[in-house]
Amino acid sequence: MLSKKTKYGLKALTFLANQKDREPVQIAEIANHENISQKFLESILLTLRKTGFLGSKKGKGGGYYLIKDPKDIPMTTVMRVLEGPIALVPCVSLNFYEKCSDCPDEESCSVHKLMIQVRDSTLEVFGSNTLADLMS
Amino acid sequence: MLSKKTKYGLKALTFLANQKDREPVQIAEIANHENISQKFLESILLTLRKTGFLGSKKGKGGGYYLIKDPKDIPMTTVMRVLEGPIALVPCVSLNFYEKCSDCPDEESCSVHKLMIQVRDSTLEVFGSNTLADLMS
DNA sequence: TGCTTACTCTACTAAATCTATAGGGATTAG
DNA sequence: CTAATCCCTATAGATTTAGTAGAGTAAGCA
Repeated sequence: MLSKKTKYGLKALTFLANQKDREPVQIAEIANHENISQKFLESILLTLRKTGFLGSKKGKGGGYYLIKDPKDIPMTTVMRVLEGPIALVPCVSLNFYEKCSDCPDEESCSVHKLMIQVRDSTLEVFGSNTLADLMS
Repeated sequence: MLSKKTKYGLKALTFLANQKDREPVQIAEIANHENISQKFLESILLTLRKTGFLGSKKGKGGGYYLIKDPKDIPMTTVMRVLEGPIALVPCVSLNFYEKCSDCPDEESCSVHKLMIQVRDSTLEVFGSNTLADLMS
């Protein structure tokens, strides 16, 4: 299940990408428009800024704005930042690999085999979409 | 992230499918072989029996056994029983549809569009795999 | 300078979910 | 009758998620 954090993050990114100019948009405006708790969105935007997707401006007339071209923001990166691993189990994760505590042998694990397929197909979807593809 | 419940359930199903005959196998044996808490596994096997994948025999010499041919057990069904919806958001779920509380219009929702793609690709993987494909 | 606006950051809390554990009941083989 | 084994319900601990609170910092403007 997709977390609210990810869902809200995606909506906020799309909203910012849909702005005509790259002028700062206030948190409150995004929160209002997308029906998101302002304080919650605040923390999400903060991580998106720290990751390098967004820039921010403080004080009057401040807000958040997109730094990059939407075409240069792949969904794989966004999802990993917001949601974490794309794989459903750590033992098939490319970026967050971890050995299973149960499971003596990965190669012979039935779950492993299946989850690799799921990972690859999901990766293909996220790999072929950028923020630009989510815009209206 | 895949829940332990699903992971254990898949392992147990595979283990039972790999048995030469269809004689009952005790919970303890499965739990031992797959490094699963016995009591936890018990509740998982119970739901798998209630769903119609497994049969059980009580008393001495009892246990669980596979009812159907592994080829006739599609992963879509197993996953829905163990893990729940395959879709990442309820608003794109085929079997567990629910409208988002935020989000006035699904058609124009950026997350919606992306999640439909993920759902379809995942569905294709689960749809093309049966329990037989997980066997050793 | 002083005031207002708006982002920054840390800490905390409430609720939900997941992962088990406990323990008695029911059934079957021998 | 007895031991083995599944059946079922309740509950508890740990973790994660979603949201809240509030003080701090920086920027614009008169």
